[in-house]
Parts: sequence; structure tokens; C-alpha cells
Amino acid sequence: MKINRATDYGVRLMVYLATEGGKTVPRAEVSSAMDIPSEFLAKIAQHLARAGLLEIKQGRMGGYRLKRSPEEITLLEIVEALEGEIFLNICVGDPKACRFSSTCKVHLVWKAAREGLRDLLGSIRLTNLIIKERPLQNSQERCCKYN
Amino acid sequence: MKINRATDYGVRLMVYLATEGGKTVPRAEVSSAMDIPSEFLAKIAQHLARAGLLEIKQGRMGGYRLKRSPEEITLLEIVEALEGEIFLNICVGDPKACRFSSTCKVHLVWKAAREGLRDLLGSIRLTNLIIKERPLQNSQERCCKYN
DNA sequence: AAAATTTTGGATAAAAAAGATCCAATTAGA
DNA sequence: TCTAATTGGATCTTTTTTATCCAAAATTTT
Repeated sequence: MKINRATDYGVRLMVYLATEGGKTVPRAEVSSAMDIPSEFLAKIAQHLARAGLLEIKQGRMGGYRLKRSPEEITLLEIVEALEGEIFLNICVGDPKACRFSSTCKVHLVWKAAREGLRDLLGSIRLTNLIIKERPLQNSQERCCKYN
Repeated sequence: MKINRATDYGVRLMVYLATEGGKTVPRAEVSSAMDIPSEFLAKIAQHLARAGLLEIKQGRMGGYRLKRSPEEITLLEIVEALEGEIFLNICVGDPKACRFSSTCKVHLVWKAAREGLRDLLGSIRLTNLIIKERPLQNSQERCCKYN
């Protein structure tokens, strides 16, 4: 019961793009800044592009950028673009999968849990995920702009 | 982002045992009543037994029964006995897994989601999952005692 | 004590999913 | 045209999931 690595990477990518404003950011930059294997990142970006969350520009000076404003994009959209719709248990998505589901009370619990989770993720927008202030510090521990 | 088949089976097993009161129920009966592959069920029962949720009786007339009252057993216990502790994202369980986690806001969202989910599952008891009343019906659609 | 029934525990295996990588083709700026 | 960037499809490896097999052990009945 956990998200895929690809989803985690996808969220990182989207957060990074949000911090860069409307700029088109090359894959290599995102990859090294956010610790994401570059080729894997390419696949993830393609999924997010098909879901209408980011735009891919090919060729020289190409890269990725958000397709919509960070205020409009929810965490739920990002997660479901990469994981498919969240169901928690197969019986919630496909009642035929279990012959008990029409009367099963457990089914109802999974349904409620699903709704709670989706509501929470749907209430978080990309703007809520950006670290806006960079604390003053000289420390060498600062490994990237997200510190 | 969904539960394992084993967890689904485990919940079915526990619900079945709850409906049988304190009786010791042989594996074969649970298997056929609840559509669970018998050998797989054996492994699942062993996990639940180690977690202190059911008792296994070996030998002739052996089988499974609840170790505690269905009022005391939560769905969360059953799920975590079979899935391990729920975290949703690796960074919630192990902050070292991601070098951003100390300052990352996404991390906080996964943590909140985890807590919401665990609270919900923790509030559901086995007694809440039992179908107590069997509706009067002549219908041939009734395929088992859970209708 | 022997027979019958039922689970154990360890090994193994098959299938599915996850995580990544490779590269020829394509795109587009300089 | 040259260069730098992505695509899309194939491939591959690893891990996880979902089982299955069976000799040994346990326990009740005869």
C-alpha cells in the first residue's frame, strides 16, 4: 500500500517545474537537481504530458514546463496520471472482481478510505508544495536550492 | 497504491471467523466459503497468528479461530499484520531514503494522508464488518450466507 | 498404538509489476 | 547543415506478488 517510485519522481518533477516559473527546463537539469534517473524521467514526463499536466518541447533548447498554472494543478491529478485512478482495493473499482462485494461491508470501508484519500490529495495544489523562502545560511550542508 | 490480494484474503478470513463465534474452523471450509486458495490461506493465517490475531489448532479437528474478541480487533491491525506498517511513501517511514525529506512539503502531505488512512482503518472493528441480519428472501440469487 | 486428518515450514515456481536502460529516429534552434 | 534535445519502442533486470508442493509434525479418533 504505497505509491510507486515513478509517482514520487513525477511529483518532484512537477514541483521543480513550478519553482522555475514558465521556463522550459531540460531533462538533464531536472534529473540531476531532483535525483531522478534521466531515461526514466523521460517516460514519466511523457505520461504527465499526455495527462495535460506539462508541455514537452523537442529539439535543441527543448525540455519541460508546466502546461497550467501551479495554482490549478492538484497533487491528486499528478498521482493519478501516474498510478491510474486510486482504488485501494480492486472491488472498489470493479465490483465484479469479488462475488461478495454487493453486500460486503469491508467494501464500504475501502470506498470510504479511497474517498478520504482522494479528497486530501485533491485539496493540495502545486503552489502549496513550493518552498518559497530560502533560509539564510552559510552552511555547506546546503546541497540544493530546496534547502 | 492498493492493498495486496493477501490482505484482502486475510480480512475475509477474519470476518469469516468472527461470524463463526469461537468455533475452530478448518482451512478447507474458509477456503471454499471465502474463495481463497487453500495453500495461500495457510500462509496468510500464519502471519495473522504471529500477529496475535488468530489461533491455529493443528492436527485432526484443527483449524483457525479468533484469538481476541471481534470488538477488540481493528481493520488496521489486520491490514498492517499483512502489509507491514502503512507509509504510502518511503520517505515517511525512512527519512534517509530521500535527501529532500527534511524540508520537502510533499513529505508532509504523505504523512497527513497516512495518518488519515490509519485513523480510519483503526476506527473500524471486526464487529462492524459482520453482516448480522440475513434478509428474508427466496431468491435463487442468494449464493452464500453473506447475502 | 495405529490410523486418520489437519496444519507447518521450507523450497520452489510462475506471473505480474516496477524500475530502469538502450538507441535509432525525429525535432527544432543556431 | 550541425548540434542538442526529446521520442517511442524494445529490452532487460530486479523485486514483489501470488501462489503451489510436499515431507514432517501435531492431534483426535479408533
